[in-house]
Amino acid sequence: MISENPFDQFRRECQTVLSNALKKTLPEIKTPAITLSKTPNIEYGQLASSLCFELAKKLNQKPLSLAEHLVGAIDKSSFKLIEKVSCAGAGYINFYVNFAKFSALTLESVKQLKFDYGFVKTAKPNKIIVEHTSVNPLHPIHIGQARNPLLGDALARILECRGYKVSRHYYIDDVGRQSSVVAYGYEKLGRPKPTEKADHFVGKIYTVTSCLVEINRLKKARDLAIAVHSADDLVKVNKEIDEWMSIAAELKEKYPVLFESLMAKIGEDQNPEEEINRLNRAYEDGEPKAKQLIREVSDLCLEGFRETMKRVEVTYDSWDWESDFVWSTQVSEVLQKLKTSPFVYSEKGVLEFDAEKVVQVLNLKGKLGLGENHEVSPLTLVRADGTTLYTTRDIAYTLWKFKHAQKVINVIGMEQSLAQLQLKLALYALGYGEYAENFVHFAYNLVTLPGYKMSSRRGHYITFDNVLDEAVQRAYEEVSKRSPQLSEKEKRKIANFVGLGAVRYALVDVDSSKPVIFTWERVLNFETNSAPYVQYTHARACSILRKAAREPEKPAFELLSEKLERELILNLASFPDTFVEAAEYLKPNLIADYANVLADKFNTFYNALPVIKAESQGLSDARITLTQAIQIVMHNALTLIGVVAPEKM
RNA sequence: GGGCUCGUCGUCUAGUACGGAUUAUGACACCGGCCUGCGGAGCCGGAGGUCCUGGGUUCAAAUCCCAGCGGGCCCGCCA
Repeated sequence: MISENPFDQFRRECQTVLSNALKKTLPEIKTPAITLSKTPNIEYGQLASSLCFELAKKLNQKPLSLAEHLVGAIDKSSFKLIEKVSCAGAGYINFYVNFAKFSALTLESVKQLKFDYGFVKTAKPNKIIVEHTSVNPLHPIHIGQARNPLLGDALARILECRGYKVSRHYYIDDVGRQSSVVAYGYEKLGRPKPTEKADHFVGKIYTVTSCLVEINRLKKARDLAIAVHSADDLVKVNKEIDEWMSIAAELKEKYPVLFESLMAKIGEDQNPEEEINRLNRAYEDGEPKAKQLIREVSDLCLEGFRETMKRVEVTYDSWDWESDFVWSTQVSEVLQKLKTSPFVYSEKGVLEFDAEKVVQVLNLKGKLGLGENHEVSPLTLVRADGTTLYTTRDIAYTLWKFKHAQKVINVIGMEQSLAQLQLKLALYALGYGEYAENFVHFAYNLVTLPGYKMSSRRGHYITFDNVLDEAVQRAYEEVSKRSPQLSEKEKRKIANFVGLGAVRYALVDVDSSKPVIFTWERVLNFETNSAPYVQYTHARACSILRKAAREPEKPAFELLSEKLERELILNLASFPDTFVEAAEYLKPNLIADYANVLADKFNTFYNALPVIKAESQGLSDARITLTQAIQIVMHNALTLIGVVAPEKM
């Protein structure tokens, strides 16, 4: 007898029993939906109902006497998992599980389902596209952006285990001015071969080029301000020039050769700004030379990204080029269709989308959860020169995604909430209400450095690669200190999964709606960080099982009567609940927390109670089975967030 | 100016969707203990709190509502 969700089985029994008692004692009352909550303490049983507090008022009775009545009417004879039901406090009804049976059910279920345990399948195994990472191919991925792939990958793993057909997409944003800036610099340098990791190489070219072009532009603006005698503008421009000059000085010091040669080459052009705009235009128009150039530099950068992502075991099923949607008819088709809707108007030669009107006309305020005073700003769809904007192209991309999936989840920072809302409203405007309802913006909060925001344009960032290197290096020092007897190869291997695990954990374990301030301490302190702790605990469980060196023959589950053991059983039995919640509410941090709690409990158990040398063979067998189950569940939880569960470390 | 979002011991953090129990979760740092026991990257104990503030709803509020305060973000012919 096994169950894919033991705790839920117990809960259902309790619900049925209570609902029956209710019908019997109070037939005149319409039976409410019975929700049971976990008790604050194992002394109060495992599940509790506060139903009597609600009923008391309606019936004008005391909650406690109602509870007594109901408890008296409960017939649990045909249910196997309920040990007893009692009333407590001012009117709670507490349900106690029969641990002998429940332990057997739980442990046998884990053992049989093994690496599938906990992964309760959805009733609707739809296809879901998860778009994540999508860092512009201009510079290396920095630590602020790294929260995205780690959250996205954890979500994808969780949804996949939930039974959805998940496809992971990377949207390559190669259209737009910034791509032309880097391509312009790259071309000026004579399309050099990378002398280091490709994305880092491209990133330097981008930052220096962007800085030089910006200064050039600002100087022209200054001349203009002088010419028209605008003192205000002059002050403003001068301030900006000062800022960029200091950035230039920094860059010149960091990359003297690159800086000098780009400065000389860019200096040859009368108007670099115009060259870049021309390139941008040519790329959107699909001119072969522009295509060749921008794709080449973008590909270089992506090559670096692939390397980084391979290292942390984040994978993608599809790399989608934004430019492909521009070159095909898809973007213009969307525009044509939008133009015929009543939500688009033309102003000073640009095409505007009236998002607020969509909300009004289709009465979406409540459905979208918008506040009373929330007015959605309009969105510019097409520039005066006829080129499109980012969100416009994203509409076409989104429609394409819905040709391949029933649900679309975009892992995108919360700073893009407005654009994502406008995009959703555009789907409504186009008549794709169903798409709009299955379009999810998974918004996460920013990662910042203490004191300032990371800026790729200014070259102020800590790269993800750098963080990974540091983490692995630091882990190596720890391993060498703690396990000097290991071979060099083993040390390296352990340092790798500990370091990478710590980084993944650090960026997934905080609620994604909360901001994270990046400190090295947060990632590298292996005392604070739970990933190495959980990994260590997993290895410890494996070690016991190795030492035991036997399969439990006759586990006496009824002997697992210590409070610690019971808490562990309850934790194991509740893993499916936690998993389902994490999947349905898109909360990967729940999994990280769960793993940590389980590890904590196991360590306490480990210190307090002997497993192999337990008083009797039956108890020892039961504790070995418990340890096996803990090891399996810890492994399953870690896998969901992409952290290695090691047998040794 | 408007909108969105976050605010919980010194620091970091769980709980907030779906209000419940005397005692608000855990970690770091701090104080004091535990290695001749299955892995000490561990365990046990102690101290530390206006759950941002003020109202309201309720038998019951960290959780819901209203009004504020503080930080971050957005309101571009950028992405």
